[in-house]
Amino acid sequence: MKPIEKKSARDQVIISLRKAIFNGDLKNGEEITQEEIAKILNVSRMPVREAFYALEREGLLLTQQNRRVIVKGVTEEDIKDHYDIRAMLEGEAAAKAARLATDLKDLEEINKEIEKAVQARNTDEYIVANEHFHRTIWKLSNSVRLQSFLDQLWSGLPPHLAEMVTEQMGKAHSEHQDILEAFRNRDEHAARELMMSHIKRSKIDFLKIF
Amino acid sequence: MKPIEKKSARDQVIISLRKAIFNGDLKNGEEITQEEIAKILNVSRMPVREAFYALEREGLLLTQQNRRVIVKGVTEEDIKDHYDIRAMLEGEAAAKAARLATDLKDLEEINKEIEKAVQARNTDEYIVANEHFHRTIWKLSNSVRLQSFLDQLWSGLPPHLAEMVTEQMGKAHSEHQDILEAFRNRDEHAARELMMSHIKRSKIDFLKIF
DNA sequence: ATTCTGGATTTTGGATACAGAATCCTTTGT
DNA sequence: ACAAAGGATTCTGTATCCAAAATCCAGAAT
Repeated sequence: MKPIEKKSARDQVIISLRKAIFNGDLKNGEEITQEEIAKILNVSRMPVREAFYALEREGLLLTQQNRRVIVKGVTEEDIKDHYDIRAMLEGEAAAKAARLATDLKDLEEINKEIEKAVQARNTDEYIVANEHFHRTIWKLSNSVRLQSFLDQLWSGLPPHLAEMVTEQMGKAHSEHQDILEAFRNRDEHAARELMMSHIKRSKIDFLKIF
Repeated sequence: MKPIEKKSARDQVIISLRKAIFNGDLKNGEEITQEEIAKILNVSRMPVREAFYALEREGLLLTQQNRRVIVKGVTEEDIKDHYDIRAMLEGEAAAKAARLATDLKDLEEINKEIEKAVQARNTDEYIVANEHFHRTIWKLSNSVRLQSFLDQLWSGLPPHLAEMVTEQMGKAHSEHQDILEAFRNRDEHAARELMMSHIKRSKIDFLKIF
């Protein structure tokens, strides 16, 4: 049995704020205070305070020297930046994973789930399985830093819009197959290159929609 | 006049804990509690709590599923990991900076400071100026994410030991010159490559001492 | 009218308080 | 002797409280 994880108030605040920023409820440059948010979300200032701190690291908020906090909406430049860095880091993670991974059981398993989702044209399931696929590779890389950074990156961008996903599910899935094949061959170099181009391609597709 | 920045208790706790981990006062695997640290540093649990959260992202602490926090000392594998990632990120930062930077005044200035420190064999001054040099490049890259990640990386490793620095000051300085030259020519590609090999070389030197 | 000044107001950082979760430890039953 | 139960203890997460910092605003001085 896997332990049930209950979300802390802080994490819930983080999630709520991210959503609000992504869907435009909180606009770029807008100034927000701890108390204001605390009141809206019906928690005390303390979890909000910590959430602000976390979101600042993700680049979604900015504390000015006056201590006031302003919202940093997602710009096109941001998205390019996000994908450029992610391509490098996930490439590195894939290379490390290909070198270290002796046990690809989990990854093969997830791959099958993706397969199913693609065939069923089930976008929601696909999104979940896809994230799972990537996160598993990070984990296989066995680098805390890579995991931490990629986690921050992944959370810092709006979830892939459904329209984008349906369009590219097939493409992405076949790229995943190639990556998996590189893993089976323990081919570090190929794993890195394939992962990087996989993400660079996503970047282009994402930008088209944005 | 530049505004005076005063450190928050949280930041001081972060710094103290880092030091304690680096010099071995807190050993790998040791379990620490918020209250214990708060008592030692003579602050309340609140800043300690936030410091734990921050240090976890840097990879120096680990919160277990039980909520207990344990110390993750720096291993050789960690150092390799650190430098590998840093090489990529600083390479990217250098490339972006070379593309965007119109004004190299600050960087040239800092370069002269380094020059002075090298000639005077002044290790302390060198260390400060060197960090300044790198940070300035990150800033010129104009990417919040790169800055944030590199900041986390830079803080997560013990400061370069004095012995290491004296030995390699000259080498590093001449590498800096080459990087600066690439900037003057706005040569993205060269900037990235030179920065990457600069850091890969540091990695080797650091590992020799560790 | 514009700038300056000093107090009222807001907001933050940090301390303290309290309830619930996790762990420890003693007791009880077999 | 050993395992299970359950109460005491420890520790964390969140709420509340307080003092210091920042901002705002009205009136005085130029």
